[in-house]
Amino acid sequence: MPYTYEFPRPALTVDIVAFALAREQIQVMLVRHDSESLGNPWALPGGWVRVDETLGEAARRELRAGTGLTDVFLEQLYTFGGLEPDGCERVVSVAYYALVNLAGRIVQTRPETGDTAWFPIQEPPEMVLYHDSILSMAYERLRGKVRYQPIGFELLPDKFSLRQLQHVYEVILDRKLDKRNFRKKVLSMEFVVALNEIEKDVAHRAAQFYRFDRRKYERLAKKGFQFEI
Amino acid sequence: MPYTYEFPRPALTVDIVAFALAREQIQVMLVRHDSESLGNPWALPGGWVRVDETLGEAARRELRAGTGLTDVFLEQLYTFGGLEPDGCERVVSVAYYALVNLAGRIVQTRPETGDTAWFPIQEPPEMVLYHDSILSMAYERLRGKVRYQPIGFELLPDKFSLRQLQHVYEVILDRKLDKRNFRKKVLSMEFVVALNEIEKDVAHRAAQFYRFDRRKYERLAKKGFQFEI
DNA sequence: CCAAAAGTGTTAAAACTACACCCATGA
DNA sequence: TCATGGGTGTAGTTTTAACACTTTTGG
Repeated sequence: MPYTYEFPRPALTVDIVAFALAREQIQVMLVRHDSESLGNPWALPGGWVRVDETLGEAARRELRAGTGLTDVFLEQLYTFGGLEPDGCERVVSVAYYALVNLAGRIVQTRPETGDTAWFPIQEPPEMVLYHDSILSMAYERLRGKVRYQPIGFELLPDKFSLRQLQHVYEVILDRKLDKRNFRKKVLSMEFVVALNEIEKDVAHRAAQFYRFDRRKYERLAKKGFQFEI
Repeated sequence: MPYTYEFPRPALTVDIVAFALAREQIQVMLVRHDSESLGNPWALPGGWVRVDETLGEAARRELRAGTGLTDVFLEQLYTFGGLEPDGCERVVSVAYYALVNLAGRIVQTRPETGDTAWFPIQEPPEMVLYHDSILSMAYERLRGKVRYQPIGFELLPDKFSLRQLQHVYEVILDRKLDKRNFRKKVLSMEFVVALNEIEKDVAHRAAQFYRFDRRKYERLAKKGFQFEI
């Protein structure tokens, strides 16, 4: 027991809410909690913060352990420092949320914990204490932020059709949008650029592909442009 | 040295960015940093999180120690967990920002630290490491949030005139607003209710006082109403 | 030739912006 | 009576919302 301090210190963890789009719904990644506690419920992926890594690094490390994914959108959500019930050790958890583009990628399970799975956000399984409220807050943040920050793109592949993009918004905001008005708005944003490429092997007219040009977006944002859907 | 752990743990602190409105500007509260380090610069009020209090409780305690104020708007801002330069102990800081209504209240200095003062946000003094970036982030959050959440009221007394409210927005957003359009918008919000009371002892026509009815606001918000200035 | 999604404009309603004068009060 | 800020309405412009049909492609 080599680490001693003058005052007690809470343990510090990160927890990650990873969102992705699949089967027409927003999905969240959960892992089986391997504690011996009741019923072996599900939990957000997460773990201890090491003393030689930043909080963001810890979150990325845990996310990679859970999904094998790197290079995903990751943003700090909130820090939960509630007191634990008597007898438990105090844990402070810095929660992050991630937006993952699953399209075409295989989701890696993590053997050392047993199990990893994606659940539709509407019907999450029973989760360990507090994790349901972290999940709610993360989803609320996503719903709020998607309207005025260009984060919807993060859930799609680099090349996407306008229909796919509209679908992202319809699923997150939980309402239908008007196709023509949506296209008008998106196409007026010069950082959504058409590629010389169209869909293939579809049983209907092939859609144009677009890509999100972050550079252009940031240049505009700096000039005061305010993204909005 | 009674507290020993298997793995090293960072120290946990809270830092508070307290904003108030005074002398036609947004002010931020700073304390003299009593370390023996260079030049004795200013710092955000803050301190260690005790093991028997939540993060929010710690923030309120530190704020009360600095200003004597209770019952202020307090919201978590961000958790800073960057690595310290070699040789320093790792510190993780959970930052909060507070909106304080100073009107008519005396700001208590805190004797045990020597000095407390309010600085205009435009010209902050030299501050200890990192605190300037916490301050920037807090101000950015305030500027962003004030437009779509009814937090501007927190900087005013319970009774306020529409002119005072407009002034809050003009100062935070740093641009003039049109008086008639502003009134039209605010008066269309039924949670801003006129009181049976007007200004006194002013050398011009006395203004009507209003108050922010949080109950009514929350009822509307639940129904999907979106505040916006 | 059928099913399925792509793509495309117009119009009415609502929201926003700009703008100027008279009123009430205390000094 | 003067200086100061309180309070009020309208018209032009911009933005949003609603809405239906033709085109392309593969099966």
